[in-house]
Amino acid sequence: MAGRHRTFDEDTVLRQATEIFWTKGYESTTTEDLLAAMHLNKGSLYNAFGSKKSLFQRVVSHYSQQVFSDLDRQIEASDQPMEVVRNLFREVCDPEDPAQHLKGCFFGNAVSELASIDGELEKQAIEKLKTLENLFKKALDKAVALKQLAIQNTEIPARYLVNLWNGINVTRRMYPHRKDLEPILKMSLQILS
Amino acid sequence: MAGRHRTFDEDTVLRQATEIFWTKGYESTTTEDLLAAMHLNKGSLYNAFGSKKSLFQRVVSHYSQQVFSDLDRQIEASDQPMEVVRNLFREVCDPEDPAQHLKGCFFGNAVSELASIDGELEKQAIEKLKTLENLFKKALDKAVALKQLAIQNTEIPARYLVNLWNGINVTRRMYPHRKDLEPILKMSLQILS
DNA sequence: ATAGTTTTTGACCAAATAGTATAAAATGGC
DNA sequence: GCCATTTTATACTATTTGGTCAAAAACTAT
Repeated sequence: MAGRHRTFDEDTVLRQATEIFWTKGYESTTTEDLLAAMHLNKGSLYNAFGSKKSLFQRVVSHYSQQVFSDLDRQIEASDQPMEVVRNLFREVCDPEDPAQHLKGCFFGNAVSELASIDGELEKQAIEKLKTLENLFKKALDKAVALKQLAIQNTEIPARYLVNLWNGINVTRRMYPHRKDLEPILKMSLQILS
Repeated sequence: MAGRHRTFDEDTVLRQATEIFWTKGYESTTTEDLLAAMHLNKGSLYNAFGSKKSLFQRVVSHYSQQVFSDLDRQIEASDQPMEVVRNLFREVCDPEDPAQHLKGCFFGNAVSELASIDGELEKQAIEKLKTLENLFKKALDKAVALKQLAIQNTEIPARYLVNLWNGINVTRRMYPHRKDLEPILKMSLQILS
């Protein structure tokens, strides 16, 4: 293909866009915010991504791919799959960067914000939470197969875990400290041990 | 006091404002939305409530007073206080108006949306979720006193219940059907029976 | 009655919004 | 070197935003 090449790295600018959509939400993020975070000019942004909405869709898709394929790999690699799940929740309760508490879950935020604003975007966020649920189910199934867990049905427990995920990502804003979150988590995971 | 009287009922217009702030969120609700919902002119709105932000604060305060004083009364009146709590959650899973599923929890929504937008409003919403937690604790304490529940500590279980509340109010947007939500709820409340 | 006070009405305003347009410079395949 | 494309930078646009204001209307106290 002829013509000048892109000078920015798509992966990088998408991560930068993710960061600001995540912290400020969809509607409250302005194009100026995005331009500043991504170090692009308006022309480049609109040429490359079309609109704020389609950029957001790219961001959702890009971020989910990152985070879920990693989690999937971890579950497949581990011989203690539920430990992977527990570690995920532990990271939520005690993140490396405490500012994460204010951000909550990107998908959960999107679902809450967009429900009555943009049904299409909401649907896509819901889909991602269901992907997470499926990964929980995968871990549960593997634990059952390995006889590390004695439950008959894994569908409800998987939903129980997404629900826990949804909850803790709101509750962490009420109580952004490990000492407050861990007892809740411990009590919640007890039922699966 | 001299001067023209208000022609609108404050309670009524606050309820109307609640409805639209709840469904659309704080930022996405425009003054025009509010004027239409409250059947007021701009001047009246700003004369009576000062600003969009202070109206929102009034709405938060007004709605919380309504809903929490009612719940408090129920807990005090009941000789099976945990049944009051369970009914609250049952209503969430199977509301009279199914459109409620899309709305989630007013305070939880506010916390999620406003965390990085307006710290003051976020704090007020967090405070209300903590009020709910205190009511859960009150019910738990009463159940313990009545020997209907055999637990030592009620603080963690109360937080477990707010966390369940926060979770189910997001999860209900993923699964806006009783048959999906009830098994999650049953599994979650099992630990307290 | 009338003076004083408050509410209502609807026009008005400045700032911000997402997105477009333009034109020149940069870059690369052919 | 020609052509296609992206980048940069700036200007522009149409709409929407939260909020103000002046004047009319409604009411109370004296």
